[in-house]
Amino acid sequence: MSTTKFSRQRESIKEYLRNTKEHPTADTIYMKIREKYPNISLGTVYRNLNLLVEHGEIIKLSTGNGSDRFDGNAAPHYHFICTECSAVEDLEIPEEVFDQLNELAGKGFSGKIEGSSTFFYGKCKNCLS
Amino acid sequence: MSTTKFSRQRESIKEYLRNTKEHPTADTIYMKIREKYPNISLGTVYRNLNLLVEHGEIIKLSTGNGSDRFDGNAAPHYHFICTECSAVEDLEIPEEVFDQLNELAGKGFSGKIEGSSTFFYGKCKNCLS
DNA sequence: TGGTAGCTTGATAATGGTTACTATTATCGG
DNA sequence: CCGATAATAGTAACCATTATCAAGCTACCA
Repeated sequence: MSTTKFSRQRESIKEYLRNTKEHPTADTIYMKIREKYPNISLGTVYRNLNLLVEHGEIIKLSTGNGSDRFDGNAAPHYHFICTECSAVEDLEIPEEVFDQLNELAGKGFSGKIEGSSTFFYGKCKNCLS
Repeated sequence: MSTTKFSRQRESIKEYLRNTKEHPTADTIYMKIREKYPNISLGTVYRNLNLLVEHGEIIKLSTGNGSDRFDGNAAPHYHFICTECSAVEDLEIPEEVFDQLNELAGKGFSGKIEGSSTFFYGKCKNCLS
């Protein structure tokens, strides 16, 4: 089996994601990390993002429109996507709401529901004006 | 402005989607329609699927894993995705749950929430055994 | 009917996001 | 410091989807 070795590139990606409220795409992350490591490769960014997702250190958001986005906050929480500017924001919703939802969904269903993923859509504060 | 003209290819796609409980990908639809129209082009399938989505006659499901899927049932309802075999199934959840969820999400949020999209994950009946 | 404006098609090229490949470089336990 | 092997940069390949365009259909009206 394979162990995971340290890499400064991966550390840099983790640090950037931990310190931003935005939900950047792989390409945005690539641009950012290049400021510090000018020859980092886009493939390296993707490889490390997937590694971090597998390790449960970050979350991948597949919004369906365009590129995936990444969230350095791995704790379960919910997201809003602006239909006008595509910005992604965190939402404050009590966690038990989703347990209830999952339970509700399981009624009359013959398989086993283990989780769910929700995106909320609308207009963000900026785009409302 | 542009009017929409009849096309037998589009009718065939609509008919197929109306009569299946599966949630096929564009490619699966392409394969199916080819049985009747052997020289239909994949581009034609995509173009018509997008048209039908715009007209609100079908629904596009961007699951995040692989290709988008399409649903001939345009009425709002929820979906379950098997994490093992990727099958997509319909779920029976009362519609007002949507509204409650969206309202809940809007509390303490400075933008305007207009809708949401949820996917439930787990193991389907077949994959449980 | 026949003509015609312009929507639709099939074929294929192009695009965009992501992953795979490979020679070289970095990490780390001994 | 060595050696094994994971990680990297650079680049090609991949896949789903969209764009392009000449030729074919549809709808509508004379």
